[in-house]
Amino acid sequence: MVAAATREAVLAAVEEVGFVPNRAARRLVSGRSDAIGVLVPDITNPYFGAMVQAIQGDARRDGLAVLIADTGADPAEERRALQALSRQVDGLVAVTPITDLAAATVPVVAVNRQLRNHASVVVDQDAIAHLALGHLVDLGHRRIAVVRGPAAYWSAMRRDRAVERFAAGAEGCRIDLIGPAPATFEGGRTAYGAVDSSGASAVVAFNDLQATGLLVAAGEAGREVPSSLTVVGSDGLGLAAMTAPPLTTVAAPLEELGRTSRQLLGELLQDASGARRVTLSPRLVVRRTSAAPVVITRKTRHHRGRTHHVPRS
Amino acid sequence: MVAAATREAVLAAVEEVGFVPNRAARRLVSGRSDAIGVLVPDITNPYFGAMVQAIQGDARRDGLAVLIADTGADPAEERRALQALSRQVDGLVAVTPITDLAAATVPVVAVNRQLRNHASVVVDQDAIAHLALGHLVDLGHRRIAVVRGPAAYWSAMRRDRAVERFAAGAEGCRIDLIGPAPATFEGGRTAYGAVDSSGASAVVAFNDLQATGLLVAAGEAGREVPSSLTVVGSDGLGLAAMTAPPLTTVAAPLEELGRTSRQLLGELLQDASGARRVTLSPRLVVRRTSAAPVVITRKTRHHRGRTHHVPRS
DNA sequence: GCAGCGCCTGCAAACGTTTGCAGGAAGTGT
DNA sequence: ACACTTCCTGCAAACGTTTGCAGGCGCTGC
Repeated sequence: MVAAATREAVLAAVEEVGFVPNRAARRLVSGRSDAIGVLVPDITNPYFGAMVQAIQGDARRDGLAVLIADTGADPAEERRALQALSRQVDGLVAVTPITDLAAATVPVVAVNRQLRNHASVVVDQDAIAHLALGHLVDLGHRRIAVVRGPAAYWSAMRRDRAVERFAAGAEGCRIDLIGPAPATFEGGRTAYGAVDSSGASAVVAFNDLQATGLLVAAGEAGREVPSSLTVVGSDGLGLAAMTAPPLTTVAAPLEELGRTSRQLLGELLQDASGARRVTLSPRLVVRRTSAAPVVITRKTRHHRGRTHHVPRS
Repeated sequence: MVAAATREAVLAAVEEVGFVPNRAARRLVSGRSDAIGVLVPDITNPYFGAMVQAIQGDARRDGLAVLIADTGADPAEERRALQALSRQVDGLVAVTPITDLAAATVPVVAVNRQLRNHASVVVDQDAIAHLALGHLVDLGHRRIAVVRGPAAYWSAMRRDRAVERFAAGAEGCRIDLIGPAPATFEGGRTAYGAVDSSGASAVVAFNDLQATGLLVAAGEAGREVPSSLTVVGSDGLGLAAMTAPPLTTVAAPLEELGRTSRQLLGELLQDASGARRVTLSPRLVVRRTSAAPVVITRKTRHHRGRTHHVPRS
């Protein structure tokens, strides 16, 4: 609402004097903080690290500060953090799988779970299940174990449902559900026993951490991957490329997940009514832990023929 | 400066009405923000994740908000972030290995490097070198490769010096310096070639990520760990326990590193003159990637006797 | 009864913005 | 020359604290 020439002059003067607006004063009168918060259960986990990275990169570009709270997955702590953050930010992104978000007094975007009255960004669990199981079936596997994630996770619940649907439609193919097991290395490691005794030739883990645990446990048990057991993870962490052999996994679009949640939060701050839900698609990354099952009879050899078309990374 | 009874009454009233002081107003007049910033090059790296976790846990307990900036190790971005954060926080912790901290206008605590006029918390690089190399010598290794970290890192520079000193004092023991190599999985992986051709029976990596790369590269080259090559890492990340075989490493006191830097920053905010420097001690964690070297001659067999006393985790 | 002390109340200034409004100066069209 | 528009200046209120000071009330000790 000023003439262009004046604007230039003002800007030049600002530059010359080195004027920087005082954020506290601005906040006081405007009521906004120009900050957003990110709630995570464990920042040490690269999954959440990637999330924070994407969110803060975008936010800082827009002049938003990013406050972080690592709750250690402790419900009491989460509640406290939620309330504390609510007073310091304009809105927040909750990447915590089981937090009660009702305590928040600012707009919240939930990542990887859908709740009533909340914006959310999730990875398509159906697609994860189909990508992983489809890959295994294509390779010729007919006895597949699936390790379930923690029952309280929205994503685990959805994944289980997707797996069950897939199982119902896959003739001549037996799928055993194992667990639930914690979404950790140890969770995968201890789940190996059940996987082994299930007689499966391939196993789909709930995430990459679990898959790594399964890999290590299989190694310790003397079972070779992928020749004797195929392992497929999910998440697409950098870690997955560092295992031996490197892990076949269904990669979540981590970067996009972060950016989208940041963007949804932005929309929410402008217009609280538009609590959108978006679903992002995962991508199968075939590395070296997946292969056709060991050939035992002529019949199974028949199936192997189908695998020849499968691309290997 | 009020009577105890009055204080109680006031507190009760505060509770009843649900009064919460407005941070913006408080900041405006007090000039403090009750916030600290953490600068990291890559939050996806669990080393920095652990740092952030420890810092923010402590800080939030004291009512301090924690702002985070992930700079992607880009100098321009680091400069920008440093200036932006300076205006929003009372002080910051810089866990970035090569940032120019001069642009900061608030007190800064540097982690893992020492600078003039800056408080710092570092891990004793001398101890890391001695712990790792001493362990290998005790096991009987006489040809040891050490992969150097990036030349611009203070910690790498110190580590190199410590290694050289150790080498000078270790008779009958040859130590080859490899690199510098990036402090990453890929860095370790590509360094393997040089390690192999150096003829060493053991290698000390600059950090756990590098060590993991070495482990994988060795596996791909058909060289068994630890029977044919001993690998020792450094950092003590959770990742180190997830490798196959689990990694012997010199663990940094990550939690303590974070807490101490937080505390030093606190002291600095009270009294800017006391820019303390503290050095923390690492700890050798022996797992399964270290063993006595392969016996080739009677002479080397003689050395093996010394290893029997070495505790294995 | 009075000085002195401990505690409290009440008031006002200051922090650095945003926002809105009143007024004025210059330029445009008739 | 007059009304009108466009752009600008200047002033003042408001945001919710902190900080400091002046004054008052009641109690204690002499």
